[in-house]
Amino acid sequence: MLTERQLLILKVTVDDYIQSAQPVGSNQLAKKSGITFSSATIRNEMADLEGMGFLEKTHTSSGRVPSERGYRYYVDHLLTPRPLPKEDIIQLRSIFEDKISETEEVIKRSAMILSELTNYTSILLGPDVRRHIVKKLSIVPLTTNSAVAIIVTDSGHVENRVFPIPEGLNPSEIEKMVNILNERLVGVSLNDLHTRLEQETMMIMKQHMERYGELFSTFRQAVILPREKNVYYGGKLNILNQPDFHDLHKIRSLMDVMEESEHIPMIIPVGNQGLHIRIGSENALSAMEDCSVITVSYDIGEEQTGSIAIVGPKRMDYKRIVSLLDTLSGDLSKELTRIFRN
Amino acid sequence: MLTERQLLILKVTVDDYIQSAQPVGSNQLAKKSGITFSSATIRNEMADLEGMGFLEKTHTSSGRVPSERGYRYYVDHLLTPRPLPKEDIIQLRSIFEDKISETEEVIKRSAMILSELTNYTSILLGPDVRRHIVKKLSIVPLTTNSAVAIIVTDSGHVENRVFPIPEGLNPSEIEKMVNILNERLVGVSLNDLHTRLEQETMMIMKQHMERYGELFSTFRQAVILPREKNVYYGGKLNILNQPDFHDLHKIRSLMDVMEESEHIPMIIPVGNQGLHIRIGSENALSAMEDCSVITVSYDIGEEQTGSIAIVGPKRMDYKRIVSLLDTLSGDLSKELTRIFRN
DNA sequence: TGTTAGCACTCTTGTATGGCGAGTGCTAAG
DNA sequence: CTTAGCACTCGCCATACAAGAGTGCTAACA
Repeated sequence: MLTERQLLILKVTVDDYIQSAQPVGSNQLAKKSGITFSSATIRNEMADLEGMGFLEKTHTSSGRVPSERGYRYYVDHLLTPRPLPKEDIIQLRSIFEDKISETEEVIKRSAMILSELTNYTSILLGPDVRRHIVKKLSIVPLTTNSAVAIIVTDSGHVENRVFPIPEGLNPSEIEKMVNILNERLVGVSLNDLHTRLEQETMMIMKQHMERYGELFSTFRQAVILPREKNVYYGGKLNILNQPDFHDLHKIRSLMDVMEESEHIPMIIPVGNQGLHIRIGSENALSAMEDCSVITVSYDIGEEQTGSIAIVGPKRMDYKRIVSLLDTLSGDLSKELTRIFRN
Repeated sequence: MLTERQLLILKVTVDDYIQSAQPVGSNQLAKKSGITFSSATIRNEMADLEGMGFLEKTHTSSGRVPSERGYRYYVDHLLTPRPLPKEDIIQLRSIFEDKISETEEVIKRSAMILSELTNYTSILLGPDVRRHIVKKLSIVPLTTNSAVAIIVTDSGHVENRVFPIPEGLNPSEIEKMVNILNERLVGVSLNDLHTRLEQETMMIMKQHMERYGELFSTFRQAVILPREKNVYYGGKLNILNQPDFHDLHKIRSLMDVMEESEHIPMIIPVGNQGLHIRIGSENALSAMEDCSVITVSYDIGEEQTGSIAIVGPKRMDYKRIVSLLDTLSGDLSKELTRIFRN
């Protein structure tokens, strides 16, 4: 459908625009290496490409800018991922250099390095905490009527929350309760914990141990939801560096959307394996219609997965980001699986 | 030094500018209620006020704008704190309405509500975690060579970190160690924990229990620093709402500075009791030379303190913010002391 | 028939110009 | 001491104009 020459022109146009953020004109393009024909020819071809919807003009006599369709075609057919430059690899590897033994810490660092490397915003999703398995439960009394509930999972994740305890439960009773809790709930996933606690409470109540039932019940209230959302950001402010974003209003709504954890599933569709690129209005959120988002998944062991996302302007350096994410996804999978298995 | 009329004019000028963000002219001012003299008189007085450095002009024939000195005089002498409107009080009280029993949670909420109420950015400092007292230590083994260290403090704060454990320590040995740790370290402040651990390690080593010494030592490594910085933000993006900030560059460096936890002590001088207002270049950080910062301290019990700060433009609604912070500081002190004492 | 040089045309950008309005400072009268 | 009046100063805005970059079209060329 597109001739060789049109492909070349489209590719060079997109590349140039990604690099310069300026509409690219025919004369400018003609000077590029690899172009053996004149600016007039380019003008003709560009007119065709515009007719087909791959390019756009900002006004009648301006240079051309890729349309969303143009970007889409570019990433689908013209993207030739080149190997990462050495510096980038070194930087990426630096994430793992001081053998951190905590999943969360590694992910945090990845978010940071990634945003530094790209100058875009990175969003990383850790593995789904709700699937982690309870390793140990404990209750530490603080005063006569409050205690802190602690849940340690197999991944080393610790959930904790302060909760009120029924009047007059003495320490030895609490200890007994903790033993019962551990006996019955170790091995259960955080996801199932709530319903299992409910069942256990019923059981306890049936055995006429009302005081304990109350403890169970408040304990249950306390552990309903994991507190932290398991989302890590890097370079939240990098949007401000992009010349593409100058409208304070748009910037604000974009930043708003990204911080709001409810929106995260709209930005990073969960369960999406592999690498995905969403350009402009392909994004679910209208606040992101001027952005492109590249996401990739990574694995922890056989079961768990996480996601990495880069949010930048449509005029994003797709080639570079794709290579970076490919590499990081692999490295992260390897490292986190190692930590997970130990 | 200043006549009654000059005081009045200064006050009304600042009030008007705070409200409108527009330079205020003599005619405009003459129309205000409370002004019984003509615009010409106002012009004369304003010229004097400008001469004394309380007002400034943006250009030769513009209205006047308060200078930093003008703001300073305004907050020092002309601020008549009025009682908070009912809606504000209701909103503030909503922070405490569902009896949260965790200090951190209350502070987080305060930061949020405060930023919503003011449309500025709020920064809250929690009590110094390092002064909290160890209530319980535990070590939960995850695999054969890693475990998670957990420290619960008297405030219900939980620190946790995964750390490697020496080869071949079996669970019963670890349990024994945890008992020793608890025997010797409960009651110590987090601040002293590190040095105390060092001493204990020496002790253990002297008794030729090398394997345990190694455990102690890695445990010590793990607990050197409290992980979280105990700083909570509300409305980080509210800066973008202020008409005073339009320069993306300045916005960026301001946001950068606020996020960087090293800079926090420069924004909120620690140990400052009571309410303080820092206007423009009175701030230690040059990135904040266009901002005013109002800080106030609050108490938790007799010993511990925290701080609240509001960062906004110099053209800040000082009257309102001062009242809000006064009230919140009191409420927060009461509530957190209650939680602390239980 | 595909390619290219040439040219008229369009549109943005930057600069100069003038009128309008808001505000000031000064003067002179009350 | 206060104030009305007035000339003056700027910023703001619209208009105008030239320069520059880029396009589309046409006609010539290989």
